[in-house]
Amino acid sequence: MNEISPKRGPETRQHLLEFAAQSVLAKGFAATSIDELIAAVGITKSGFFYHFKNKNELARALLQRYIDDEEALLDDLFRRGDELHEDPLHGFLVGLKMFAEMMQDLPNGHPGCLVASYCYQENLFDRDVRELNTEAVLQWRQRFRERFDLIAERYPPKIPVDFDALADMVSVLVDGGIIISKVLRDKEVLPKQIMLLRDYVRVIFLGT
Amino acid sequence: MNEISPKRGPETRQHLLEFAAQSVLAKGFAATSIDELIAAVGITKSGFFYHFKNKNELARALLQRYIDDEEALLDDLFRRGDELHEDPLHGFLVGLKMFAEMMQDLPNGHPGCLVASYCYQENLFDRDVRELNTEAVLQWRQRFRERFDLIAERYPPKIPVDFDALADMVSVLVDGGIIISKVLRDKEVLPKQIMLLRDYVRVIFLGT
DNA sequence: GCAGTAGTGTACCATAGGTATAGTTAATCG
DNA sequence: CGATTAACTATACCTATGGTACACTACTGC
Repeated sequence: MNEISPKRGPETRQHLLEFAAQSVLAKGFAATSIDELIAAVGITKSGFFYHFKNKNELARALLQRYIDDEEALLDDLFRRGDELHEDPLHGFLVGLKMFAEMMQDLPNGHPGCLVASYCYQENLFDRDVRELNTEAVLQWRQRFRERFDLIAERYPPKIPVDFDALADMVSVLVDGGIIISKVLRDKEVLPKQIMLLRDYVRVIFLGT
Repeated sequence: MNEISPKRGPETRQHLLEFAAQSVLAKGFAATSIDELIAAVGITKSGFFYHFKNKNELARALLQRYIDDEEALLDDLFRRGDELHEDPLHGFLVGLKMFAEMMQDLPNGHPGCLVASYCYQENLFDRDVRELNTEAVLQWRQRFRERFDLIAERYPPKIPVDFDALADMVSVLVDGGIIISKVLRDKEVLPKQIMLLRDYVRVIFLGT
């Protein structure tokens, strides 16, 4: 009657993380109970504490997984954009378009951003989790900042722009777009915002 | 030893709401305990349930208060902008600038948006609270949509733009900007995003 | 002196997070 | 083959918290 096997460890952990992520995005971290997680995955409370020494460790693992996934996604996206264009501007514009299409093709819209979720519950977490969150946003800033610097070498901006602010605008539009999409239950909002950003970037570097 | 007086009712309620808003924005609604609220305000649990028949009623009152405050703020802001300019475009640009300045002058940055907070904990709330949230966002859309229609009568856009999406962009940038500001603990992010939006609006209707 | 407002006091219950400890099963490695 | 390790189960227990219910009270204005 017991189906455990040493091989299934990482698999169980993954299930826990998946289910926890869903629950956290739906009702927040505090309201996500260990009991419901273990019920969903089919293990006992002891099993849970075998995988995570406490709830904060779960929070940490959740966030780390989310950040890694998003980073891989963006890497892939803009690498593919650049493969289609020598030019850093047009490669970026293609990447943004693919990003918008990807967001549009999500069947139920974007499930939510853990960084944003944690941000509105920051007092629940240890310092290290909060710092992880901060670093994630700074990485996005750096990624896009570098891209805009590269673009500006070839295309001097037609409008004076603070590139750090413009780089942050990507994170801002994604996080804000997810929220407005969710609240309106309209999955088109997020991709439309990304396309607006794309138009803005184009007009900054190419003019009207 | 008892200092209660019938006059202090609304005052106590306001204190509860204020403290609850702070706490909800810091750790989420579920983790905001009634016990801490009554401890902060100095009443008993029964006293709390005299003011709010349950926790969901508190959520509702909090959100309603937040929405009303924000609406009044925007009304005032753009009315003042329009007083300085006959022109709907330049009045709006002035309003946006004042908005950015106002956000910059907040000593500790924006405390957070309840709509966004609730959005990431929606399963905790009744249908009516969620609908209140949706309506709030739709009101912002309508407000700015109307403004852009008005502007477009005099200034045909130099770039093709979906005005509903552009109207949503205000909410998106504010909510996203608050999040990135909070996560980076940099209160400049939000005002800078508003100024970026301002530049965008200008370039759309006036060109580079 | 009575109604209404703004509470207090007490009792109660289910659930949650967390700790501790001992035992079990199945694969793996030497 | 035997020992070790990974991945759990079982049981028990503790404290805090959210939330509900209901009876009672003190002050205030009319």
